[in-house]
Amino acid sequence: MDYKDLANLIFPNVKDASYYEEKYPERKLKEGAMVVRFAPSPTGFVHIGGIYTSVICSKLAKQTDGVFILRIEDTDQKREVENGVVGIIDALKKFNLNPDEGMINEEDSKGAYGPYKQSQRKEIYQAFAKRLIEEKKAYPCFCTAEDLDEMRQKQESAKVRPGYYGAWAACRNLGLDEIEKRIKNGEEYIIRFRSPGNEERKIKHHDVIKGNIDFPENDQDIVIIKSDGLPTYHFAHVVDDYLMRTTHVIRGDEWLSSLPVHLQLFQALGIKPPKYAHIAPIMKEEDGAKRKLSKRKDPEAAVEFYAKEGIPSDAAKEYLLNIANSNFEMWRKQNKTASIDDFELQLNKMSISGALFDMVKLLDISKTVISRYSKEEVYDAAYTWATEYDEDLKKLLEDNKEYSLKVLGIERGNEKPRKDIAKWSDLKDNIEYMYDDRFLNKPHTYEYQNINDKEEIKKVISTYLEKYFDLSDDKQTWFDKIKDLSEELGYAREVKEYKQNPEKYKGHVGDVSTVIRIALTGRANTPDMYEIMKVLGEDSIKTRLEKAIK
RNA sequence: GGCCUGUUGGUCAAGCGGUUAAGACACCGCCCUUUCACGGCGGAGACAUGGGUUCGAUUCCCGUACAGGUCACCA
Repeated sequence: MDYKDLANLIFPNVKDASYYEEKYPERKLKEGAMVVRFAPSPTGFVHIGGIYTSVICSKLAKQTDGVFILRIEDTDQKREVENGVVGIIDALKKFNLNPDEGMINEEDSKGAYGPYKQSQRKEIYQAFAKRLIEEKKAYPCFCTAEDLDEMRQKQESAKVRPGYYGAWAACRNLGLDEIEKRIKNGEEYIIRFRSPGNEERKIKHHDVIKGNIDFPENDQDIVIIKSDGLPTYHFAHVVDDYLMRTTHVIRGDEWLSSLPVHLQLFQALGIKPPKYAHIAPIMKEEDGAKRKLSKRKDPEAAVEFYAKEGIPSDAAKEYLLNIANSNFEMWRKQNKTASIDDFELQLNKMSISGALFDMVKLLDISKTVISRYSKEEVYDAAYTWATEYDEDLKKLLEDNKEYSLKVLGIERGNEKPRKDIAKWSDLKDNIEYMYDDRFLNKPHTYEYQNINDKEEIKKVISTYLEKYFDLSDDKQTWFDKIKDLSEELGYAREVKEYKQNPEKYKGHVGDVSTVIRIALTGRANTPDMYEIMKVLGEDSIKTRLEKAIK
């Protein structure tokens, strides 16, 4: 029996690895094209970090005329969740991230380098494992969980580095005959890589983001094929990214320390490794300590959170891009209405350490993004959101479509559009008072401000209605009339004038218009009152004002 | 604990041997001839620390502290 026989004994029915190498030839892409992939596990929860990675991948592929692949890493069947793949696909879709290749539903995929789901690639991994066994670069290991536990304990008490390596690797030098006997005996085993590494030696590596890093060589005989026949992450990564002809592996930097393992695997298979870009995770601060955004503790870690809050996905994307390349902000300032597709993302400009998630900044970006929307876009987006999350708002928009468009058009579409909506869940509160059936049927306690006296308020409003209110006025005339009203009642026409001689007046035009504003809307802060009046219309204005002084 | 990485205002960050150490968010003040939002102007606020190297270090080297990551038949 030789190693070839052993390989055949272990994997009798798999094809030769060269079959797959031919089946998935090098891609014919133009110089500099990047082949990248997002490779999540379907654990039923899409993390914002995954969207972050995808945004980066998708942009780079687009920028270079490359390929963006969605690969599902489902080799851990214990953690798998029903419809996990669809959940991921839907999340990407929401962010308008469209992979060129990869899974398109739970079972099917598109692209010539598939399957794109690791559980469907079992024989492929085995073919490469077989090659390693033939070349004596991998071997079966019969150690049980108990054996390994025992080994770890011994190592711990002996104060040596834990792990399956060197002399501790019990199955590493088993004789072929013994191996054959134990396999034929039906003993359980897994396949381990025979590491040629030496802990004393250093390897040099250049990461596209992190720069030059030195590591000690890996000397652990890591598991490559588990007892269920599926590969571990390390092995799957190497085989898949080789066969899918990935040029750049973009992944979280928690993988950085296993890089020596991966590099060694590539070398053992005689393959040139791809370039690596390890991105820093998005962090969160709690009790003074920084940590990764956690799916258990932080609602904002879940993609669903943004959907529920009604933060537009393009806003979240801009925020993510802003974390990725801080010059995005500058670019956006100079290209206010450009599509983010026109921004050129640079991997080497990415931050080396993790940024704290900043909700305030996200909402600020979101406000700006929404301010660029047309009223129709606001209507559609808000309506779509409401359909899922706010029945009442949906009804409000639906029952009054034409009117709602007018409301949403207030101070929108001009040079300096309003920026007061950061998320769709804010919207209802912002516009509800504009609807008569809601406003008039709600009991109001008007909280007036500087002018508080009931009689005075009555006088302001009734005088306005009798002598000065005329909706057909243009804005200047309309406002001049409010000034006239102020003057007649003993208030300064100009705020400045009042400030210079406060003793001469009861107040100023601002106080007077505030009274009208509050009577009209029930609130002290609103968009431009002239525009509001235009939208409300004469009848509504009169009803509202009269109601206020009743 | 070993290994790897990082540390510029409250946050995100430019900078890469000589700079008054950019900019954005947040904060404060003023202005924008009615509020708010927007916009404009201004303000406060930073190179973790100790040693080197150098004419000169935020920038380079070493140590310390602190932080993060990683040490599975999980990814």
